[in-house]
Amino acid sequence: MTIYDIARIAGVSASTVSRVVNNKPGIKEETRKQILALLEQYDYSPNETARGLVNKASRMIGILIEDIRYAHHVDIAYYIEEEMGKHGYCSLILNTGLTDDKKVEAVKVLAQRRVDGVILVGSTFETEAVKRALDAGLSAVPVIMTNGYLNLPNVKGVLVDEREGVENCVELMRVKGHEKLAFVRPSHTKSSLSKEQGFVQGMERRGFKREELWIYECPTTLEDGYAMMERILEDHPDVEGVIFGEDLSAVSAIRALVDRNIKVPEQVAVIGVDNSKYCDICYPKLTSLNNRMVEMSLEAARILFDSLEGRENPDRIMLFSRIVEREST
Amino acid sequence: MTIYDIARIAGVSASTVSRVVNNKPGIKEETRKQILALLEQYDYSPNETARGLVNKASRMIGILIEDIRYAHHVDIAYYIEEEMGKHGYCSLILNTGLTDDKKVEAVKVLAQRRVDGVILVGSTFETEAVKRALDAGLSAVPVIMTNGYLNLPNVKGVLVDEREGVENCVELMRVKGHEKLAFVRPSHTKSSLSKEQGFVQGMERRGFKREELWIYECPTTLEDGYAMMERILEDHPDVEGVIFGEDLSAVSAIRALVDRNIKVPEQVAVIGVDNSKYCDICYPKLTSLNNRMVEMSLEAARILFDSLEGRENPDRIMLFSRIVEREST
DNA sequence: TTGTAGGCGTTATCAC
DNA sequence: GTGATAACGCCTACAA
Repeated sequence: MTIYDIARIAGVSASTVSRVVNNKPGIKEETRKQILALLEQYDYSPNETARGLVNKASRMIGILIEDIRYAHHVDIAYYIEEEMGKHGYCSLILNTGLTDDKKVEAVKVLAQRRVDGVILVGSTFETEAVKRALDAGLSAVPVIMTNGYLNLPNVKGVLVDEREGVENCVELMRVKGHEKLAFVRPSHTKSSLSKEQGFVQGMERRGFKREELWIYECPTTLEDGYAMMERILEDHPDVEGVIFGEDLSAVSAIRALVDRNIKVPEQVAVIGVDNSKYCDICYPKLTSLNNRMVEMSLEAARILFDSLEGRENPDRIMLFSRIVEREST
Repeated sequence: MTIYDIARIAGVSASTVSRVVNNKPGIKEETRKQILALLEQYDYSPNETARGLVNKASRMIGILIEDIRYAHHVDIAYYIEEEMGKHGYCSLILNTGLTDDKKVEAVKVLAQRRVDGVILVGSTFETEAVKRALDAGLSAVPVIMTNGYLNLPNVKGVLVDEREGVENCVELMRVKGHEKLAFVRPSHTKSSLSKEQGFVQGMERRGFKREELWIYECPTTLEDGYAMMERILEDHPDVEGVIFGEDLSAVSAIRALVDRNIKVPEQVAVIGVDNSKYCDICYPKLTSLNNRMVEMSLEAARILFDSLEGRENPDRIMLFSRIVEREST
């Protein structure tokens, strides 16, 4: 059922039908009524593909995510999808995995689909390869990155000061009487490095030397988190607190401690980052740095929509993290 | 950059360029080389929108989900997106919420976007309103429903025998020495009712009368799960086991028990359904009915792709659930 | 107030 | 091997 079909049935031209469909003025009320009725009767549904072609706008945005199964990622995708949906935009969500190859591939897919805008979730997209791909294929549409930034004219970033946040975690540990701390970095992304920097600066301020800090790296899985905690206990039986760069390995580390009858937080305190749902599920509940994922998503969606509508916004927006204290500190 | 632009530069016609782009035969090797080079040089990216218009295929599928933030839903979306992505399909993921209005609205959006196929995640879409909307707007494309079914010619279902699964949970409780059981239903969906039926039949087989069974209903949140457990303890201080229709409220219920110094599983055993990530995070770890979400997703994607390619498949496929025992039983 | 014609970027069908 | 030409479904000047 196309506007031509409806036009033929109504005995008018296709443009008249088009005008009615799009609520354009300058149509006799009687004609409008009649066509509206036919539209209804035949369940007419405008072909967005055809519209996209002529309007040069797909009314779709692309959301690139490393792996949507991570609790904080899915929240971001959810809020962005919902927010953009309100404005009539559909979201093409692509899981890119962590290699540059697949990220570049995903950018190309979005380019072919002619999305009107893009949101890159997380500083994992802050790489040269992604930058080049964006420059080549998506330089004409607004791109918003959460928790990171790329120096390209059409890219804006919504950032969180995780460095300062982790530094505050170190301070919280001190206040609670935990001196000897370890830090576990989840990966090598920009965000991860900021967190590590926060740890280093916090510890240096407390008189520790950079070289003697206990810093580890551990993939974001329950198994690895558990093993990580075992390893730390082995390396440093006198450890009094551990700060993890994300929640999942942290909750698993708590379990490792509980299994060894080490009291949390009395003997060893634990802090995570992301303030995800996991924090309330583990036992004891995990204190975590709220890096404002929800607000960041909503901001990203807002800025993207602003750009789509031609409104201006600063290149970077900074949000500030806050510690949510629970039972593990 | 369109094929016309490339054609002009190369001094050939647009059809020749089109043939090269689509790897069609019957092009002189030399011409092909030359055009390939230009395509590369100018970063040509075919406009999928235009292709969709002429091919009458968007190469997009729609995934309808009540709320992707639920751990088991996001897994499903992830696997379907990945699987269909391998075949060149993009996924339009829409969160519909639980009202019929918004579900119907989402179906219309997918219809307008002319998706080539649809996956409905969960029996929450097994309603008359959704059925009518599909019939009106998406009767020409394959629709696969996970964990449910709609009697429409273009709809296929991938189902899990949750009724039997929950009945087995009752049996497991018996084996472990837990007699007095309560059941908590998460909602009024078809799936929920099947689970309840499993509970009822399992208990009847053990000699309990239907009227005296302890059956409750509770929304899927941590807060409600905690309160639910408190309520059950109040109503039935002698309860020995609780089966929850999903994991999230179950893990929270475990915490309620731990907080009251009630030993899990010795005094009260707990079983959930979904076998989600939460099971391994709470303490003690939650025994849960694996309702095969991952396999179901992959099956759904496979069947959808088969339909898209014109291959036949049975209207319904049944998978069988299995209990994954952890520490709460 | 309505209709005609052209074009959006592709692909497919003929012809040459 | 290659090139016109006509769709695909819609929108929008411009004309009437």
